[in-house]
Amino acid sequence: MIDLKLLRDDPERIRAALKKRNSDIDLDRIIEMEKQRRAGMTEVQELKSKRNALSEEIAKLKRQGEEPEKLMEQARLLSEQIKKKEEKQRETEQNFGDAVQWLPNVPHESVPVGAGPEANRFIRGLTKAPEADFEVLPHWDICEALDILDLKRASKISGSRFILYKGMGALLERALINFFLDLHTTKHGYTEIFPPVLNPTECLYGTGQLPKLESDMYRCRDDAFYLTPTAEVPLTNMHREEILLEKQLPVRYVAYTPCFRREAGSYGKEVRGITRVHQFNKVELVKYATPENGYTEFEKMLKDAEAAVKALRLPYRIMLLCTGDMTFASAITYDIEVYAPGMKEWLEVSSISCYEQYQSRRANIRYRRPGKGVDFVYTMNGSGLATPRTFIAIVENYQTEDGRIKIPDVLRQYVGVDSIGK
RNA sequence: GGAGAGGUGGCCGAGCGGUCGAAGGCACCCGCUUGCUAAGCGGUUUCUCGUCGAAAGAUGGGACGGGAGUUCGAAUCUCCCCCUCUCCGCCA
Repeated sequence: MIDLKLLRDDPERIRAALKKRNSDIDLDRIIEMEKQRRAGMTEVQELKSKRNALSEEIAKLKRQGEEPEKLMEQARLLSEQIKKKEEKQRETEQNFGDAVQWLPNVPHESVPVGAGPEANRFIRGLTKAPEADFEVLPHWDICEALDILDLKRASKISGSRFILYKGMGALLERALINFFLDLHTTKHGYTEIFPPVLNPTECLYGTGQLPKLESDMYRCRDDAFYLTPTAEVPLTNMHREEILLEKQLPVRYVAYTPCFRREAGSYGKEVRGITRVHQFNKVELVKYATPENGYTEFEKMLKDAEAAVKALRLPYRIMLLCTGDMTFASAITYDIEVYAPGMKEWLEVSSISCYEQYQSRRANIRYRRPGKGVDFVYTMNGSGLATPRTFIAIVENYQTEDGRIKIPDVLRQYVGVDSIGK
C-alpha cells in the first residue's frame, strides 16, 4: 500500500508514479474518496465524544443514587444516530480501501521509465551472447535424447506446461535446490525455512499479489487458499501484524518451495520446453530491514543471487527493469538473465525486488527503535534461483559436442558424477 | 471428527458492566548509584486514526482473536466465526 500521507500531502508524486507506470487509475477519484472518508470519520467521532460525555455523567449521577432518565433517553437517541452514521462510514471506508489497494508502488528514482524490455538498463555482466563452437541443441532435444525430461508424460498426468524430471534430470534438479539452499545458508547468512505452500487470501493481499494478480494464481475450490506463486508470500507474511525489535533486523530467510502459476494469457509464447510452466521449483530469498539499511541490504541480496549464477559459471547479465516491466508492488527490480545457447535466448533466472514499505504497510510489519517509536520495515526478495531456467542453462551451456552434459564443479558433490550421458 | 481449556500491551500475566488503556512481572529507554563478567534504586514507555499546529504539543475517536447483539455505557453479559493447547478417535 502506498503511504496515505503521501496521497494527502503530495499527490503529485503519486500521479507522476502512475504516469511512469502507464497506469490509467483515476487518482482524483481516490483523493476525493479519501477526503470524504475523513469528513465522515470526524462526524462519527464527534457524536461518540458526546455520547461518552453523557455516559460519564450518567455514571456519576447513578453513583449518587439518582436515575437520570432524561439523560439516558438522550444517550439512547445519540446511539441510534451513531449506528446509522457508522454504517454509512463503513461503506465509505470499504470503497476507499478497495480503491487504494489498486495503487501501485512509487518507483525508485533510479528506475528507467519505459514500457517494455527495450527500456531496461544493462547493469553488469556479458554485453553479448557468447558463441558456441558447435551447434548446441535446445534443452528439449538434448534432454529427450538423454532421457532426463519426459514432457509427454508430464502432459499426460498434468497437462501442457508441466515438467517431469527423470533419472539424472531429477537428480540434477534436486542438486540445484540443495546447492542453492546450502550456498545461502552457509555463505550468506540466511535462515532456512520450509513453509506451507497453501496460503490464505490475507497473505496474498499482504505481499500484493491480490487484488491484481487473482487470475494468475491457482485457488482451492473448497477452502480460502491459493497455491503459493512464490515463497515470497509465506516468507514475507511470517511477520505480518508483528512489531520486530530493531536489533533483530535484518531478518534473512531462504526457502525452497514449488511455485504455482496459471500463466493465463501467456499462451502462444514460449511454447517449447520448460521456460514457462505452471509449477516450478525456486529457492527464494527474503529480507526485512530498516529503511536506513534497506538499499544496502538490497544490493547485498542482488550479490547473493548473482553468486549462485557465478558459482555455476553460467553466462549472465544483470538488468535494471524499467517502470513498465516491474511488478505492481515493487519500487525497483533487477533481473539476472542467463544465456541459453541452444534456444539462443536470455532467460530470467532471478528477479530481485525491493518494496520499501509498500508490503509492510499492507501486511503491517513494523519494528521498534528504542526510544523512537515504531516504523514500517523495508521488505525485499529475490530468487536465488529459480530452477527450470537454470536447468536449461546448464544443459545447454554444459553440453558437449558428443551429446553429453557436463556437471558444473559446484554440483558434483550433489550429483556424484562428472557428466550425464554415455 | 468428538470433548475440554484458552486467546488481554514488545513478551508473560491479572482483571466485580462505569473511576480499566488495563495490576504485577519481564524487556526497553532515561537518570542515580555501586568497585566489579553485572547488580541495586527511582522514573518513563501500548498501538492506531482524526482535528488544530511549522514543530514541540494540545485535543478527540478507536483497539483486550474477528464479527454481530444486549446496554445510556462491554475486556467483563449473549450469539456466530477463527485460532491455539490438552485428551479421545481417525489417518499419512
